[in-house]
Amino acid sequence: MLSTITGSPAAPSGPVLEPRPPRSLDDDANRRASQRIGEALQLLARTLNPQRRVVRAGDTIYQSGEAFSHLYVLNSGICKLMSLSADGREQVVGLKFRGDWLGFSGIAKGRYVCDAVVMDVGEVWAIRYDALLAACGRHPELMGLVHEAMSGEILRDRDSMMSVCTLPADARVADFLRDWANNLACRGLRTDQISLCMTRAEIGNYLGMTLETVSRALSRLAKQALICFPEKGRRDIGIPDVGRLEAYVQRCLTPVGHTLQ
Amino acid sequence: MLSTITGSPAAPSGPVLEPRPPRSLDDDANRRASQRIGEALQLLARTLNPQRRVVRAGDTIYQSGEAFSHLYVLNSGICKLMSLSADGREQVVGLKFRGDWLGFSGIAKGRYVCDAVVMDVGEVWAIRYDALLAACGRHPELMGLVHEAMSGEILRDRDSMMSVCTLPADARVADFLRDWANNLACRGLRTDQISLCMTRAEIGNYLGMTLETVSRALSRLAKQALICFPEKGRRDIGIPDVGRLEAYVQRCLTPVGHTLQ
DNA sequence: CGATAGATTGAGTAGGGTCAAAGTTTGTGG
DNA sequence: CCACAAACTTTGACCCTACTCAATCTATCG
Repeated sequence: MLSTITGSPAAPSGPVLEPRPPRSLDDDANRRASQRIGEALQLLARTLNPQRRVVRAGDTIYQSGEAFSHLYVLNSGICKLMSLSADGREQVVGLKFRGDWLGFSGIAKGRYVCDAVVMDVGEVWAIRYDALLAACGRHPELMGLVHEAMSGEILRDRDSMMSVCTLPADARVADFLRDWANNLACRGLRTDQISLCMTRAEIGNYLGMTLETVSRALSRLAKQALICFPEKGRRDIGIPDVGRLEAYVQRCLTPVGHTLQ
Repeated sequence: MLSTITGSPAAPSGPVLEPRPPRSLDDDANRRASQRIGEALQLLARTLNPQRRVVRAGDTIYQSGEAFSHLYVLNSGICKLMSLSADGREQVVGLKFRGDWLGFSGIAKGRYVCDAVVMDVGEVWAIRYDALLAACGRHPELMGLVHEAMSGEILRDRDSMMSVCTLPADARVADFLRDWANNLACRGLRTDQISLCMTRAEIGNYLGMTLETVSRALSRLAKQALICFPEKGRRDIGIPDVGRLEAYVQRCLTPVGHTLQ
């Protein structure tokens, strides 16, 4: 029973056998996305026999400056990419989830140019880059996968850029939460209660604002009931309705009409 | 006479035959970079026989939403990437110069996700993506080239992100000019006088600030003699010393100590 | 030589940064 | 298991940077 039933007028009055909450198109898309990620991981496992390693919060997968040799794929867990420029600036420039690749930015320079730091326990697969190149020659679908992953990373970076450049602080935080929830949803995980495993300082650094502003933004979003905090602790965040968060972000744009010229 | 002469103490007193201004390590690096770009283009021309097209300011190379089929490489000219989100926000998300690839972000989605608009006359090479994949199988060095280009794009996007997130407006504009000059230098072009071929509005949009702020920042930089305007018109910008611009950007960081925590 | 797109500059304002003081968690060692 | 310390979070007050609105000036192109 996958197709949506377009409201038969004479619905049964008792809520007991109420059909499950509308399985939306999004749910379908998410399920497909999740499946694709699983298949991609299987393809990697099959063709490359990657070296698996269990990692826990705080572990470093690679560090800026090290000679580039491997790409990594997250089989599970969450990871942040920290870029530190020559002059000492430090910034979280990316967040990675199951199925995401790590280390692409090292290819061009022959060295890793950021630190990949684990934020939540998981398993990471190491893939020798030279072996990958060789395998790509034999398996065109593998090359497609790699290109798609790199292309996707470029896409996501641009979305971040857009968010940072065009959204006010509150909306940026809302968009961040929406994006995180979205990432979970695409991997078949529930999104009504997410645990960020990042400090306010890290979030702020990622979004280009101070930790105080993040804290205030979260408080304001909570006041509007767009998010809510569980009784104990404020690290976990409840998102009653991702759609409303999305709508909020939209609303922040309409007044300003942020087109060029 | 390419190697640098390490100051013989008894230098001739007359300035007439003064050895040319010190050819720095940077110059060397730039020459190598320029050569690499040339060689990459030759490799492409040799292995892929790309379709060449002369383009002029305002031309569109591809548009958001079109089915993805080709990648493009700029043989000359300058090009901007305009991303427009579903909700109508529009942003310049990238600038491309000779040797740069266009269209990577379309691979993941099967459609182009931004507009590529020419800003300065040049020649663009169109490369069918399927032909490229096939050729990559036959020519490993070609695959290396493509990966390097994608990796480089990821790198540059992150640098932009960093600049937007950690620099105040004036420094961001300075950094933008530095980057532009650097792009020219890497291609063997002179950098003391650059012509931006972008309006203040476009620059501001790219840097995440208003056109007024760009204008004011340029005026302030000019007041400090970090840049200068030629007598007629303010579209061209003179950069007497890129190093001083770079130093200025640095100075903006020291007071704040922008590390995490 | 007007018309129009673009650039500059000023005045006023507000969003977000800085600094500071509590309040909460979390973790560690007795 | 409790107590204390360290790390993290929240909230307030103040201020500054960059945005908005507006007027003026400059280039460019019919």
